Amino acid sequence: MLDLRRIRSEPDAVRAGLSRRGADLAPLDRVLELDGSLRTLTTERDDIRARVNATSKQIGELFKAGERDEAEILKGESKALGDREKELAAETDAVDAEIRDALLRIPNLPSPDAPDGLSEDDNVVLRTHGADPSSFAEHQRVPHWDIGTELGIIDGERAVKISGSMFTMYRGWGARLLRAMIGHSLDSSADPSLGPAGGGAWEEIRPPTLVKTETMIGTGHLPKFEEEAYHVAKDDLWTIPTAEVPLTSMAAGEILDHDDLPMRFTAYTSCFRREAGAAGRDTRGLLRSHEFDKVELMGYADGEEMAIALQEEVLARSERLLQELGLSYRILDLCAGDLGGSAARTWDIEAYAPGVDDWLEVSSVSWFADYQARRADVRWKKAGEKGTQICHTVNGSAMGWPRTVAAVLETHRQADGSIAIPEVLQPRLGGATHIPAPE
RNA sequence: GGAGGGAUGCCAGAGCGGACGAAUGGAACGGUCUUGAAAACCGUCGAGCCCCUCGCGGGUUCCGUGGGUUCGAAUCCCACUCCCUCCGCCA
Repeated sequence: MLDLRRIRSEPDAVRAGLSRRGADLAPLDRVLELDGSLRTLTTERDDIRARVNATSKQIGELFKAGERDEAEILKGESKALGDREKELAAETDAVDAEIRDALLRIPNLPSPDAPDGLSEDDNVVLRTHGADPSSFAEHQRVPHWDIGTELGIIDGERAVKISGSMFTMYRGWGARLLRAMIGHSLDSSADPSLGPAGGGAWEEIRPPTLVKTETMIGTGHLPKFEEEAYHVAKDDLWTIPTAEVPLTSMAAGEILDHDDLPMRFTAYTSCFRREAGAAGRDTRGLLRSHEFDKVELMGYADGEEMAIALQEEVLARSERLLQELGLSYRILDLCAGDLGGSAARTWDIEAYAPGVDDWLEVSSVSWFADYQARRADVRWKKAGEKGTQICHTVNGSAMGWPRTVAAVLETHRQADGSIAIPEVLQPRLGGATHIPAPE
């Protein structure tokens, strides 16, 4: 949510920012239109309220002094004022609700640093790392779903039998490989020495995966993406589409101590997506499923400078992971028009998967400025100082794992059909160096 | 699932129709004292919104949430949520 005062004081700048991402400007105009009348109404109501309060106090004193008649007269006056106040309150509440509703539908302002452009074609490749896509050998050009079947480590058919299309099942080495990657990622996040200089340790969290409606609203996943989430009707709970949801809401409604910032959290969870708009797309293999594993990094900061440092820290950690896994990847700077509604700046990481010959989005690292924190009401305060400020939030995947598994299987497939296990994962797999070739 | 009890400021905890934005204690912060520290003492010490003659003003809202009663609600009534205790069930 944008700051109403900013919209009021610099409407043109806000309009220009929203235009950069091609956003609908109608809600903004509506807010500007209603804001003036809201303030008039509020002032008038507060004024009447003040008179009621003063009169009531007087009535109390008169009763004590035994001047009942005087008191009765004032009672009548106060009652009339009270009725007027009720009318004004109803009006004010209605206008206020409408402003809030419009405000929730205005996306975040893109960072001035986000590249211009309105579609994904305008995203900028910041850098590419690792082997060139054209340099992969013939034995690496096998899609991971074929590898998975060949080695018996991915069992799509059984997953479909149990849960339907777009569900995945890992078996044996596949399940162990996945678990090793998750474990490695969580453990390395806890180690400051594995991040960039000036960074810190990320506290591991294991949050609930079912959350309340208001928790989903906090991050901006509701009401806009209602179709994307699974809803448990009986208890009115939602399955989380990403750990960003519970992590960002951890401090909802709280005032954080400035000394504790930045706060860094990491969590591994299942993520659930109905993929309502993508039915029938990427249904093979691991590219898109209703339930998948992801490790997330999420941080709270006191403002832009600290937040961007965190964002860079997340990116650096994600890159390091991909390097350790021996994958080729590239970093995209999303253009203003391709940013998610809550984000001010986003860097996507795409890993190259030679078997499907495509760049797979495995991570998305975003800075939200104070947009989410204002929605979820997360503030900070310096001890001993007056006033509070809205936090900034940052989050990024330290990998969406299914696509990373796909890229690892395809990249590390050997001529004999075995899969070379990246060195960092070997200790977690009993020291094994390969997933054995099919017999 | 059944039966009780509870929700107040950073924390603990009083208040149970008018003088309450809220006693008291602790924490924190500033100061006095001290070579320094502790102790003691003094002071400060929640947040949101609005207004203006922009002053270290004024008004207003907030005592779990939402309604209601009343001239007036932290205090009374209703609903909801959450927490605790006991019983039941249970990985």
